[in-house]
Amino acid sequence: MLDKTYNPTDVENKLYEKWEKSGAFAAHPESKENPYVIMMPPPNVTGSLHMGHALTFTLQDILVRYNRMTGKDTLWQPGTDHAGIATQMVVERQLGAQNVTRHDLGREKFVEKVWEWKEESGGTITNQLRRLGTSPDWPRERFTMDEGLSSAVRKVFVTLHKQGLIYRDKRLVNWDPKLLTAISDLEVVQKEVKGHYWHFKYPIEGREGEFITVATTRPETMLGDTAVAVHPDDERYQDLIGKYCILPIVGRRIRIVADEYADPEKGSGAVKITPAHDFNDFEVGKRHDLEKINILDDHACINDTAPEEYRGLDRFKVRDLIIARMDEFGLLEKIEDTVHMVPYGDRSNVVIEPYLTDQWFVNAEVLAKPASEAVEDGRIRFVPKNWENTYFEWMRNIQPWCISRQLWWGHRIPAWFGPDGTFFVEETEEEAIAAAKAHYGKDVELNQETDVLDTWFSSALWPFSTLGWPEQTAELGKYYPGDVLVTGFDIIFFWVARMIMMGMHFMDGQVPFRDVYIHALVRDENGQKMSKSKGNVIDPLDLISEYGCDALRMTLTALAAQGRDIKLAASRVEGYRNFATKIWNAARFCEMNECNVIDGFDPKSVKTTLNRWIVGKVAEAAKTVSGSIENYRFNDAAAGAYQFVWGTFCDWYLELAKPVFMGDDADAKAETRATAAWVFDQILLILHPVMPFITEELWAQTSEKHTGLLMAQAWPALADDLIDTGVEAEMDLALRLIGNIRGVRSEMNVPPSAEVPIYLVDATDAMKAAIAAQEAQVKRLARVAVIEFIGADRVESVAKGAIQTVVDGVPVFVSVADFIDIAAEKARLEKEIDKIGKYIKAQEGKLSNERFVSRAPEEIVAAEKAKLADARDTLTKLQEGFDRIAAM
RNA sequence: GGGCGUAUAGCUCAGUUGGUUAGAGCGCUGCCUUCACACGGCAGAGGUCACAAGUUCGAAUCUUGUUACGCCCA
Repeated sequence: MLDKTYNPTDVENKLYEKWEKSGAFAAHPESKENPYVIMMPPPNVTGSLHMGHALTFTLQDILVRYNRMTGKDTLWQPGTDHAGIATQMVVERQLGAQNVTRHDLGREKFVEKVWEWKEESGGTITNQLRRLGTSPDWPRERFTMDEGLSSAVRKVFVTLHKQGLIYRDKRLVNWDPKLLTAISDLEVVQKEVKGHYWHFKYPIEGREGEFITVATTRPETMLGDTAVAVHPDDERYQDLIGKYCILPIVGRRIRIVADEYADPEKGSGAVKITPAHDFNDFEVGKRHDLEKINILDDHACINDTAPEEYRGLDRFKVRDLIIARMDEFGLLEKIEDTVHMVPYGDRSNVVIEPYLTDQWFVNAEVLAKPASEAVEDGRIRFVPKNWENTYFEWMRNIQPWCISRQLWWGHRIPAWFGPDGTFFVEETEEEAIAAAKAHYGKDVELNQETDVLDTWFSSALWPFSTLGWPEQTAELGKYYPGDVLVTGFDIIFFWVARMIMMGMHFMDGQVPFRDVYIHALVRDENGQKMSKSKGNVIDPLDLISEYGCDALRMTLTALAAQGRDIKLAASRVEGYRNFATKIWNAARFCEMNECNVIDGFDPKSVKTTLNRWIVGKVAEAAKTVSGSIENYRFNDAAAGAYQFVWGTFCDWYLELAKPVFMGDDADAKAETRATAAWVFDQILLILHPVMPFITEELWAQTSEKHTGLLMAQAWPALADDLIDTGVEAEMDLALRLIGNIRGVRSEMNVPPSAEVPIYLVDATDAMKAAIAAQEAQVKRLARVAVIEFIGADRVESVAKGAIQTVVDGVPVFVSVADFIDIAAEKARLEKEIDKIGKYIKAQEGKLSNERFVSRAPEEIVAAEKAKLADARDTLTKLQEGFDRIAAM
């Protein structure tokens, strides 16, 4: 006997272990089945499971479990990425607690420490994924720093370099002065900050007492100014173009240039130019061949190019000193308040400096072209489609990708420098030595580049590096390209675009996946993004502990409608926990009524209307769910399954089956038991992708005939011929009749204990047959004593003490003599008459419109006419009932 | 400034090519401790589908504009 409620915590761990041990998650490269492949977006190795993970991995698991059940050879490739900056920070923080810096240890020892940390703590997220019930092929788990993946990285780097698509250049990059590394544009967050415009007067050379005024939000950069720019058409400055001014404090003679970058509308119309510390100024500098003076060191302190008094001081300290000194010189014209954008590092949260350094770049423009085309011509499909625009937008304006990072944790760039700075890019040191020897004609000392690669460089290779590339493995042949990439929109630039670029470049133009399903962001119930600082983070593991994993999964699935963010409230999870209990109790009911699974049960062969009906409904439900999953309409899949299980199977089928179980028609009883057991099995199958634990547990507990795991069973293949429209009509009629009687009883406050007789007037033969077939069920569910079919001649005799309702045009008298409340009944009928009257009016209007009749399709017109006739019929009957009551 | 998106019941949201008397869950009201389930059952209230104009026989659905809000990029 099953327990009274489902207890998720008891079963989840046990079942997960069983699944994992069984090997049911594994892909089978040797099999002949068609593959279904999802590359799991590798979570950050330092990460722990948050709601976004819970959503994305639930959806992926649904796709994977569903496709596995349909018989495909399914590979869900798991793994983590090494998260260069984040991981290095974690380990540095640990060392910091013991007052040790990474420099104390040295590079080699430090990297060893990171590996130690990874071995101990790196499994957190993958263990949490197990709690979510995910079913990836764990033995294939990969890490971006694995030897295999690292050799793929080296190969890609060297190849791209030899193709001229990776190059070394001195350019402005976003420099993080806290983490002491370059970061990519995407890792910079622009924040709106209240600041000031300081207006400085620069004296004009050779014109005593004349000045040109420039405004700046970053006064300290004036130490690196090498020009002042004005707009070429700006009449105020025509005579100054080509002249020089003297940079105060520094004393440098700098040119006044004409450049369209200067905006005459802004400030004074003149702008100071600091090519080494501003991206726009850098471009201006290139146009006018200006000197680039770098005034900062790695820590964003002022370096030795500046006057002595500022050297070694922090940039913001120097800002204050410069302002004070300018004021002292009488060169500070005014200070304006302003709001402007300031770049911050998304990891370090310090102000990022544009900084002139030697870095490695990928020429992304070349790689972006085929990657764009693949989406344009439909080889890759974004779902929902509108995300294509986001993708194109970025691809069209793509910038060189700075891939070098001044970190110790990551893939060290395979470039070796000779004594004169010439470098040799090779996959191994031996090859580099050989290349150097060929170049210099002798052995020289080589030093490997100290920089490592951006983490995204290695994750861009994920769709093929995990399959063994550059080796031509069986896996690579079978599982590339994958079927779908499932991820959030925030990662389209970081990762999706780069995987497409790298995949196509290294896999003979073959795309890495066919679909990109972009899901929503999970927000809190007020629509706020969850963040630690706001304190509105909901931990998925807490929800799992409280409500069970299946409840959480079902909630996320039901809310995962395309194109809309998910606002998550715990009350929703509670609701789906209740759903799990409902399923559990339905199983219990089946068990108590000896609904045993029958070998070789054929749903097509069932005889009773009730059983034929539910069999058809199962076929419909299975189709709804599979169709929805295949179209990434997860909310429809969840709603369809929920509606069927609760609204159809529990609310109707099981209730209607009760009189059969308690009756004495042995054949009907046996058939209904067998059918109920079969339907319940189908429910377990249909729900399994979304709610794997409870379904697997019930599979184990409900029948000894259930051998093997539910997760390894085949998805229901139910033909449409199980749907019998005649039976459906018959059942619908019975359900409508029950509904109407219940409505009457409820409005008249007839107590449930009172069983009442009902009379149907002039019912058609078909109707009589249908209701006779469902007699016991109608009696039970509507608490009816007897059902009698009468002719119109007997209406007067039954009408007294009865309430009338109309079902399909047939008057139904419900004898509620003792409970009748004439006023209430009049009100009830009036309301119904009013409602249907309004409808009739609207229909008449529609049908008397000649243009509707002549232009609308014939079948629509016919349908509308039929609806009007039905409504008129019902109105007449209700009116008769009302008149009768009024006469009492 | 450019782009994308959203406005439907008290709340959170469905509503796929225009043809419904606009749905669900939660919440709310009334009744019911009926032999699976009170994490339950039955019944019910609640919406001029943001606003305005247009296309159409017909608009929550298509077009344009207005308003409000959100996100991304500059």
